[in-house]
Amino acid sequence: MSDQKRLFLVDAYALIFRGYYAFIKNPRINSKGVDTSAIMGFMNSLLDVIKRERPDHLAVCFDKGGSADRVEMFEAYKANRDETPEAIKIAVPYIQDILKAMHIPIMVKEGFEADDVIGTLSKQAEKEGYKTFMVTPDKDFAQLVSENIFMYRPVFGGGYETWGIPEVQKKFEVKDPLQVIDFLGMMGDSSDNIPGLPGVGEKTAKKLLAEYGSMENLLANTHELKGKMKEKIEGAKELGLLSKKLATIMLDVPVTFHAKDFELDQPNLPKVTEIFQELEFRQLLANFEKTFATETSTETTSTSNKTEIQTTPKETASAGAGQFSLFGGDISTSKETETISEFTRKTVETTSHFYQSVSSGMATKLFIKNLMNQTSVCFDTETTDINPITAQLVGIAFSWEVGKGFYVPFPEHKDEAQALIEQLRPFFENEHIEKIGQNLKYDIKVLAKYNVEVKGKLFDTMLAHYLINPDMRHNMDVLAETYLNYTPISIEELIGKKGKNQLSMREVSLEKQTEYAVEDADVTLQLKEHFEKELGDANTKKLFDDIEIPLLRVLAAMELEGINLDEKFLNSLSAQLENDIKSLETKIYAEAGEEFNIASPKQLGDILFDKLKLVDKPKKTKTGQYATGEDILSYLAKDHDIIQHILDFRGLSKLKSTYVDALPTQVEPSTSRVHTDYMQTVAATGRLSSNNPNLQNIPIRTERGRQVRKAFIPRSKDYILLAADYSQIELRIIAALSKEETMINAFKNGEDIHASTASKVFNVPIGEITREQRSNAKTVNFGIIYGVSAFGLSNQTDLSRSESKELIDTYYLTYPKLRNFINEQIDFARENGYVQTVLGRRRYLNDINSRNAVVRGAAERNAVNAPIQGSAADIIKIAMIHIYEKLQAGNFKTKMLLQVHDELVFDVYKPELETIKTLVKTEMENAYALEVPLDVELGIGNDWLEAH
DNA sequence: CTAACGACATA
DNA sequence: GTATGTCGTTAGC
Repeated sequence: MSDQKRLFLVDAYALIFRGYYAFIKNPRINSKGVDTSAIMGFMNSLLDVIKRERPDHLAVCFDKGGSADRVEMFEAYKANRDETPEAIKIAVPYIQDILKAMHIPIMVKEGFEADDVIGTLSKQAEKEGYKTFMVTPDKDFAQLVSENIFMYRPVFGGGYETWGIPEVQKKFEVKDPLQVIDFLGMMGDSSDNIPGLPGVGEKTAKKLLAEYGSMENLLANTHELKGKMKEKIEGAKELGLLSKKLATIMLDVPVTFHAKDFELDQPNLPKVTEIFQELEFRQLLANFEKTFATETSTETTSTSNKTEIQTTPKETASAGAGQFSLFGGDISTSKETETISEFTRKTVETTSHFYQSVSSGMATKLFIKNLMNQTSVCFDTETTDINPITAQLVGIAFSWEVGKGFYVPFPEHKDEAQALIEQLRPFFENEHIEKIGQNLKYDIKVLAKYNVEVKGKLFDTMLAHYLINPDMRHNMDVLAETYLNYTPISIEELIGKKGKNQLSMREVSLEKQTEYAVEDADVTLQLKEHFEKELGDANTKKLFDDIEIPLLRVLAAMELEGINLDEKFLNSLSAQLENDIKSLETKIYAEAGEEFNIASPKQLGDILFDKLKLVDKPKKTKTGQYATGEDILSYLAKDHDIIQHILDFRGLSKLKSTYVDALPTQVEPSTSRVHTDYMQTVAATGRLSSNNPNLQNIPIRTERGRQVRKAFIPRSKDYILLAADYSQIELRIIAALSKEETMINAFKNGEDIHASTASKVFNVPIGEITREQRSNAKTVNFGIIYGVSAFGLSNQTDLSRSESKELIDTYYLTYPKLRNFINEQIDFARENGYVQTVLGRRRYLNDINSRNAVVRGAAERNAVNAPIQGSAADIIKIAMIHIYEKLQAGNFKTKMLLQVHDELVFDVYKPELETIKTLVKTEMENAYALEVPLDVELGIGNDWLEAH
């Protein structure tokens, strides 16, 4: 490596955005509800760079006020960028504070972009003999690369690549990095809204550049081009020059490179610590300390330094005969043994614990005796499989005191395992011992397969956290890290990455099983203590005890029950679909004049819009492809036969692959039924979700799709399916919550609500409403639930924007209290930071006070929708619990099988039919008393379609 | 092999 | 305009 001094210039926004989107699927929300994804992402990158490269000099560059010059040149410049997400806006001041505390210079110049600042500084530094590395993923910077200026690009999945002259030459197929400007000018850049030359994409730009060398030369020689391209480019010479200017990074920003100021210094650690603690960046802080400690100090305790840490007695032991006293007596565990920095996350290695396996017959007896004396115990099953129906028990861990626990391994032999579980049965079936667990539904299902029922009070930490913070994830590792500052042993550490060589839990040594399993039980127990209090603070203890916990057993039962599927019928349906798809395929190929993959939106877009040119100015997706969504294509359907064929093709393919062909593969061989998995903790509004397979989105709208429902059948000839639907439950809820008498009365009188709305809004007698009027009224009614806008409404109907606005205005005149209700919800959210359902289920809305109108608007729609959707979810959950209890108490053969948000499906034993119909209707309609009656429609049939 | 994306199924 | 889950294709590891 050269001894030349090295300067790193960081493109702040590029890394902030990148960090933000890296967490987009799973945003980092801290306990105060702040989305810290962007800050976290940026700091990770920055530390990473420092750790890897140990720069001598470093600065971070920000944009300020956008580029005045570029906007002057081209008013659309960067105009159609999406609004900056709230998490990024709040990130910037935090990041700047951290940088200040780290003594890292922040470079900003009003009216200039970071690109320009970085460009100017790198050129200055180059003159002073520095090697400069521009830390950014943005390709535009390639134009600045020289012998002493490099791009330092984060690459996906970790790591960095350095682009010098050779890399740029290869990537862009240019001789000189400066030609990157011409390249970008020609092909344009949709994210920066650089228009580029029409009809020129990446491929053509490279070709033209190879031939002409520059934009100017190309434009001077357009006579050599031919065909359409010639016309297009000749007509866009000015646009070409403008595009090149827009793509050029400025090198004359009034900033100066002072080497001394840019030297990388030791940070102000207390200050950084303070900010990180506020943000709850525990791991990052540890990482930070390590990054800056290793070069100056050897005193810092490192987690890898095990000899130092293991001053703690490690007491994973095995209980043979002679150690019985351990079970009853007190084990003194020293609390003062944590030698590590308070900011490093604790692990099983660094925390005093007493985890013991219980194998011998005598030990087991004594252990159980002690177990039965407890009033509250956390347990966790370890199995061979994530599918509880096929899973075999490998062991069960128990813990009732923090830091302590026992592990009972299970023999592989079926009868022996059953014999062991029989010994434990009195514990599980004891009504007076509280059972604590993380995702108890799983454990309950596993134990049910051994014929063991889990009775008594339950506390599920996953459910608890779902109520405390529904927008976060709820897996145990995350919870332990967030609330206990503790990193549990990862399952991957134990059994390896999934795929090829993954072990089964049974292949893991008993010591490791014990450590892992008991740790889980121990951690879960500690989480419970944490969450119990928080449930009280959020006023959701009742929701937890009366709804979610009882529902857990109901769902477990429904999932274990499964539903019968007519596979033969689906197979014949599949053959028919295959036929129809084939013939559509033939037609489409003929109409397109070539064969291509119709299922590829990319290829399809090229055929439709490049080859057939069905539209003058096709819409593009955010990734630059032609948009070929249903909404776009259906506009074109009446003009071109191929479009309808494509839509039909797509519809049938989806049907076949997702339902007709997939469902039979999901039939569980041991039961010959399909068992969906209801997720109780994913939907932020309180709804359930269903997967493997998803039985909540079985088609119903189209004739063809509806056929799939014929495949869901009763368990036998003695049974019949009953479908019970809440009619218009969400509208009834909004009517009741808003106390809008006009709407309440319409429901009380049993009117068709959409017709009734149409009659009032359009001022026509109810008998004279046109189909269209009713349909528009229906759209507005639904729109209200989602938080209407005139824009959205006109997209959904044939109405123009102004007609839509008028309709919405009249609607609010008809139902004035609805508007009040909406405003009240938004006001409540602004004041309290959350909205809630009839049962007090909360949804936190961090963006409700955002200065950004788009972001705030989204939060406002959530503020309206969440209480409605969530209250409906609350109500059907109550009904499910009541119905389940009655079915149990009455010893009915009838089983509840499915829940589809406002519908319940039952497998009814025919002799019980009349009783069940009354029971179900009564329980559903009276689950929760509103000022509006709830109405349930019943349908019966020999398949799910017929039952509707 | 995995992840992102576009498309599309439901309430 | 709300809330989800799954499929095939494609790009990148």
